[in-house]
Amino acid sequence: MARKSNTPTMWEVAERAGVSQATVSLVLNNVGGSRVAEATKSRVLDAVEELGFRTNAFAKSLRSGKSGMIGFISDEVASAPFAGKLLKGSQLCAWESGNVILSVDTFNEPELEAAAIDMMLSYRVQGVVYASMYHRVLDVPTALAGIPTVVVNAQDRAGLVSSVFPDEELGGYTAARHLLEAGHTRIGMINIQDPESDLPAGIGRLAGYRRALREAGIETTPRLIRYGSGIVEDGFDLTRELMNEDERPTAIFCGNDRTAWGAYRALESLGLRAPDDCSIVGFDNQDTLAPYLDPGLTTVALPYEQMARRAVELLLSAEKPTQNPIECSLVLRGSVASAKVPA
Amino acid sequence: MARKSNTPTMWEVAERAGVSQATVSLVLNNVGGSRVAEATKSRVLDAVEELGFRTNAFAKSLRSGKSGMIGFISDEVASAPFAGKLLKGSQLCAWESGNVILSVDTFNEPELEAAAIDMMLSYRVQGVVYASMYHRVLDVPTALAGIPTVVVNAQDRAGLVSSVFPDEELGGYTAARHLLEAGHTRIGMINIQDPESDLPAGIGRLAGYRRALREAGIETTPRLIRYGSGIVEDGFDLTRELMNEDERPTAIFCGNDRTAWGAYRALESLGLRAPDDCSIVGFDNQDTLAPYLDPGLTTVALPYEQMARRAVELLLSAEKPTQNPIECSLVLRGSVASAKVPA
DNA sequence: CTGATCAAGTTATACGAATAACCAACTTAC
DNA sequence: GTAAGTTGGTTATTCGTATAACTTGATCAG
Repeated sequence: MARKSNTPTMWEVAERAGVSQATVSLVLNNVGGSRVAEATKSRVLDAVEELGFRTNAFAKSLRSGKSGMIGFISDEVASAPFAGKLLKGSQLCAWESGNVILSVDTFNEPELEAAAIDMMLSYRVQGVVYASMYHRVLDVPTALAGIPTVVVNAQDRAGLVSSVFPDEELGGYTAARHLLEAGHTRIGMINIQDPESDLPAGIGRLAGYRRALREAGIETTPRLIRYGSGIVEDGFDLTRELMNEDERPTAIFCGNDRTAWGAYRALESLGLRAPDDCSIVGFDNQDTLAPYLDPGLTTVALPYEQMARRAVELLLSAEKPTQNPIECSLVLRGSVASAKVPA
Repeated sequence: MARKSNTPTMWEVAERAGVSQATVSLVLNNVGGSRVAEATKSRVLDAVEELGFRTNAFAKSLRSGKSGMIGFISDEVASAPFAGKLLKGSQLCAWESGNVILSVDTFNEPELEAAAIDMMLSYRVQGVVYASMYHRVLDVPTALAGIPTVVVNAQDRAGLVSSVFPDEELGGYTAARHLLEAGHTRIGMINIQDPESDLPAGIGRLAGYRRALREAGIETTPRLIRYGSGIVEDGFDLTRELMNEDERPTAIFCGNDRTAWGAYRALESLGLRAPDDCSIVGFDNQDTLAPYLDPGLTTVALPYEQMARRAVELLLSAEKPTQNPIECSLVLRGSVASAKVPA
């Protein structure tokens, strides 16, 4: 009945312990408390130990109908700068609930995505975390219709599934508040996209900036708001523009860290320096950049890990679709100083 | 015999097509060519389509003994700066051979690692890619003994399993050659670790630099070789030191990109600029940094993706353990200029 | 006309674990 | 003394697929 193999089965364990396969299963899954005598129990456990038995997840899943796997589909996330943070959060949360992550990066190729979904359906994943590389509004592939799905770092256009994404507006508000609290009143902003663009990041961050100023009783001057595209060069050019205005801002809120890097360079090129001549706040907390700028960049962190954890939680809780903006927190470094009190 | 469920089985497909379950299996796996009549075949395929049948990977794996999964264990790789590049390469290569990646990041926690290995053994992975965050010599966990393993971005101390890692020496050689070919003869190097440190990266890069100079008939002056720890500040300080020597180098090979960034800043602080006053070559091709420096940094790229592909290939080919240094290629940007011919 | 070959399937079983249902031997209660 | 319970297990079956072994009716060579 039992046979020798490189990976022993419960039958082999049972044979060695002198019990039935069912008993081995009962012991290993600790079913019904003391249905098995202590002596037998330890004989079984000894046999398990000696043979190096390891349960076969496939047989277990087949029988139980639970795969214990969660799918993670991303478009290029795995190779994006902030990279595995989403994956990391998902994995940790999945792990805590005894699940395992089956991840596929689709590199934005539709065929790869289709194949990935196919594969995940075959593996009967409990649910799928659908992660986007950047915050956007997207359509969940129809192939995922039959299976619990949560969108992370993006929003589902149709609202059929839950979405978890950064609260950009609050992040922008937080950044601006920080500058206001330092006493600044002439606060510029360099946004990361055209006013016509519909990406949530730029729209939200700008809106938050506006609300903070409005609440502080400061009117937002169009002259102090510039539009770049989130790259270093634009940060450089637009900061120089701002600093050449009649009334220079004493602080600039940059829509992302790369723009802020450009701002640092622009200040330098003008013989100025953050934070003494102009305070700077960034956005993204890019960990290969923000800490290494001189001075370190005060910026707003995107909550990748929390978003991912939340996504997995939502997946496992199987609740109704909800929208979940996640708070972005401020990371203090050295690029903000108190405004000089005008003499 | 067949019953309705959300995920139909082969029995249900068989019932609908009016054939036996075995026939469905034969059709779907295309066994033995024309064992099944075309008409029957298409009836089956129609039924598959109509019911939305998807094979159960668990049953399949249980029956066949092949899991179709490859384990990917990493220590913090998923959240490292170069991030998912290793994962990406592994995934692509695994995918091509019909396999799927089961990845776990252990965050350097031994218990997590043990649990991860346990899980992978349960899922009967075909093999494990054991990835390191940085190039080092490591010991493969003994728990992996029974299962094909390949170490990537590191070297197995015992040499019991294959290792795939960057050819640091050749990379250093390539960097130095590039400067030599531009006519430089006074070439400084800022290494990224102490002379006593035994990390392969610093040792190899320095050795390559030395070989290139030796081959060019230039003696390496200790004065031109400095030792930092791979951080921006050290790049800054040591570059200033080098540039304050009696005979300044006309080019500096920095052991990594962050050091090179520091070098840029140092030059700037001295009123100098790359590449006119001093050429710079980095190492790592850090994609959030090298392209954005001004001028863009000429550097040596670490072949993450190729290493990962190679690792998976080795895993699947089940060959004897081998050591596999992978070539690091030069990425040209704007930080190297021809040496000025002395008047 | 008959035995052999072949096309096109079907039947039965195994993979490894979980679990419902059953059972034997002892206690215990009255 | 016997019905009822308890203890400590066992047996049989199931999950969904792959495949070896068998069947059946037709075709064909000699």
